[in-house]
Amino acid sequence: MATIYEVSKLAGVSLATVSRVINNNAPVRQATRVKVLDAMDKLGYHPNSIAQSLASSRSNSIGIVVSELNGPFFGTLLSDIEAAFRRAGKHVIIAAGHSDERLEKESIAFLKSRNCDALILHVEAVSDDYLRQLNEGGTPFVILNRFVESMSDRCVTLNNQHGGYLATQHLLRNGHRKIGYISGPMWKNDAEQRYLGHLRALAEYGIESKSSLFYEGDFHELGGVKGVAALLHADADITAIVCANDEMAAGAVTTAREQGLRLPEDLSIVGFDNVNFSHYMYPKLTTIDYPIGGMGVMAARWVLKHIYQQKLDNIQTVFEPRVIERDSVHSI
Amino acid sequence: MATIYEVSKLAGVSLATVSRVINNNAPVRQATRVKVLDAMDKLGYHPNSIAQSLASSRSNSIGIVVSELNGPFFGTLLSDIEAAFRRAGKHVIIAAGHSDERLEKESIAFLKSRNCDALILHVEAVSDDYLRQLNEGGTPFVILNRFVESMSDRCVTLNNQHGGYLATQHLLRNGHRKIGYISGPMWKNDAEQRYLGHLRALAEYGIESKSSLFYEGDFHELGGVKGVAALLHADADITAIVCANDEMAAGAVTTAREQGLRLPEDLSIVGFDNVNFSHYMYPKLTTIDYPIGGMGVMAARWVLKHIYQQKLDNIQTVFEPRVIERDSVHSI
DNA sequence: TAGTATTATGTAAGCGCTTTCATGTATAGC
DNA sequence: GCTATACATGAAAGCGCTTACATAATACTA
Repeated sequence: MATIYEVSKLAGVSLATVSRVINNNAPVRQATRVKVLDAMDKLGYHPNSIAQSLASSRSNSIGIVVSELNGPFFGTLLSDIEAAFRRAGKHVIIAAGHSDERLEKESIAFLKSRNCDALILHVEAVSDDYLRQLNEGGTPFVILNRFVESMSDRCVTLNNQHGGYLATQHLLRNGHRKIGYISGPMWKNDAEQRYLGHLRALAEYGIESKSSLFYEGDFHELGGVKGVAALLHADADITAIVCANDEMAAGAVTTAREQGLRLPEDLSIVGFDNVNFSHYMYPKLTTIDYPIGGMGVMAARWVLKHIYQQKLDNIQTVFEPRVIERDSVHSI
Repeated sequence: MATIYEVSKLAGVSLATVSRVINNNAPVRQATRVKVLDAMDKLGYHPNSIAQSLASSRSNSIGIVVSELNGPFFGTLLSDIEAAFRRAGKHVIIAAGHSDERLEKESIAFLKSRNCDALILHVEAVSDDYLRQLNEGGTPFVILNRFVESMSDRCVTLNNQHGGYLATQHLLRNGHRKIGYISGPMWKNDAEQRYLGHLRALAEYGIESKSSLFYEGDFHELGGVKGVAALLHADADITAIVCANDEMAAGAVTTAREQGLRLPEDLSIVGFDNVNFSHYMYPKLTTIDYPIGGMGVMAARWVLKHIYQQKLDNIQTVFEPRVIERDSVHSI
C-alpha cells in the first residue's frame, strides 16, 4: 500500500500539500494539484482511513444501537440509515441492545470505545438518567423513539399516542364498541403512549375502559396468541382488537382463526407499525404506519448537520403515524 | 480522555509495560500489573482503538456485504454474525450491495478503504473472475452462498440443489404429479441450483418437465403473483407449485386465493428459505429451511480462526437444507 | 516600484498506541 | 560464588496521516 509520503516524493511536493489535495481544505495551485493527483493515480494510492482518524481525531464512523438486528422493523431502519451515511462517505457500526439494560450499556460502551463520532440510539431499557449522564460524556448522540426532556432537539420520535388514538378511532368509526386491547410491556414508553391514545379515543366516544378488555403482551407473536385467548375468554362479545404491534397482531390472527372465528367478519384486528409482512397476512392487516425509515434518515441528518457540519435544512423531530387500511377490519 | 502515557506516569512504569498489560501478550510481574491496573482504573482509562489499529495495523473490524439490510433473510444473517464477532471484541461494518454489480464493487472498495481485517461477502452480481482478482488484493474474505472453485475452503454454501430436490420430492410424496415451478432469476446461481434439484426429483419419479410449468420470477412478491397467474393460465390442472423463495410464495398464496382457489385443498405451495414471516402466513407455509444464521456464524468463525488466530475447530463449508412441514401442502 | 495583502507551499510536531531491541534482575545449575 | 537462562522492564522508532506555524511566491495598491 502506497503512503502519502511516496505520493509526495513522486509528485515532488510536501506531505502537507498532498494532504491538502486529499482533503480539499486549503488552496492548492491547479498545476500542483494535477501533479499530486497523477502521482496518486500512478501509485494506486488510497488514504489510510485509520491514520486519518488518528491524526484528525475523527473516525467518520457512527455507532447505531438497535434492539435487534433482525426483525422487519429494524431492518428498514438500518437500511435507510446506512444509505444516508454511505452517501456522505461515513460508515456505521451496528450493535444490538436486545432491550436489556446491561446489554444496551455494553453496546454503547463498545461503540464509544470504537471512537464513533456520534451515536444513534434506539434503546429501551436504560433510564433517562443514564442518558442524561451519557450526554456529559463527550460522544454526542441522538435518540430514536423516545423523548428525554433535557435533550428534546435530539429525540426523533413518533407520536405514539396519536397512533394508538387512530387505531381505536378507526375501529370506532367502523361501528365497533367492544374493543379489546393487547398492549406491549407497559414499562416501555411507546407501549404506554399507544395505550393512552386508545383510551382517549374511547373517551371521545363516551366508552368506559374495562380491565377485562386489556391484556399486557410482550410485543411478540406469543403476546398476541395469549392475548386473544385471554380477551375472548374474559368477554366473548368483543368484536375487535387493537394490537400494539404487528407481530402480536399476527399471533392474534392465527389464534382467533384456530378458535373458529372468521376474520374479519367475527373479529376485526388492527395492528401497529406496518411492518413488511403485515400485508402478507390473511386477511391483509389494517395497521398504523410507523415511518421508521424516514425517522432513521432524520437522525442521520442530525448527525450530518451537527457533527459533520453539513448544511442541511432543519430537522424534523416528531413524526405522525397514519392508518393503513387493508382487509382486517370489518364494518358493522 | 486519559492516554497510555498518563497511565504509565501514574503507575511509575514505561509505556511498553502498560501496553503489555493491556494486551496481555508478554510476561509482566503481578505487582506491576496491579499498579498499572489501578492507575487505569483511577484515570478511567480506555485504550484508543484507532491508535491501536494504526500501530498494530489491525483494525479489528470486519466488513460485511449483503444484498439488503432489511428483509428477514439478511436480518438473521447479520444478527448472528454481529453476535459472534462482538463476543470476540471485533466489530462489523455493514454495506448493502443491492444485487447490483457496481454497488457491490463500490461496497467492497468502501470496506477495504476502511481497513477491514477481513470481509464476509454475500454478493450476487460480481463475477467469479472479479472475486479471484480480489483474492490477490490483500484483504482476505469469505464468500457466503456461492461457490468459487479456486477458493473453496472460504465458501460457505447451502446445498441449494438438494433443497430444490427436497421441495419437489415432498410434493411428489404427497401425491402431486402436476407441479409448477416459480424460479428466481436464473442468472443467480442459487436459483439455478434449486431448479436443477427440482428437475432431478421429477426425473426420479419419471416425470417430464414441461416449459408451461416453469416461470422465471424475481425472488420478490411480485414474481409469485405473476408466476401463479401465468402458470394457472397455461395449465389449469396444476395441483402444486414450488416457489424458489418464501417471498414469492407469499405472492403466490395471495394471488391463488384471489383467483378463488382454496389453499391448500385446491393448490399446494412450498416455499424456500424458512424466513421468519413464513409461519405468519395462512396457511402456514411449508418450506425449505435455509440455516442462514448458522452459515453466517461459520463465516465469522473462519475469520476468527484464520485472521485472528483463535483456535477453533474445523469450519463447515456446506450446509444442508431440510423440509419444514407446515400447512400449505395437501396430500392427494 | 516599494509596500502590503493574499495565496501557495514546506517544516515539523504530534495523534496514542505497538513492538523491536537492549538492558537489567532474579533463579537455577554446578 | 560464577555463569547460563529465563523473566521483566525500558527506550525509542515508527504506524500514516493532519495541522499549526513559518516562509516563499504572487497579486494588488497607490
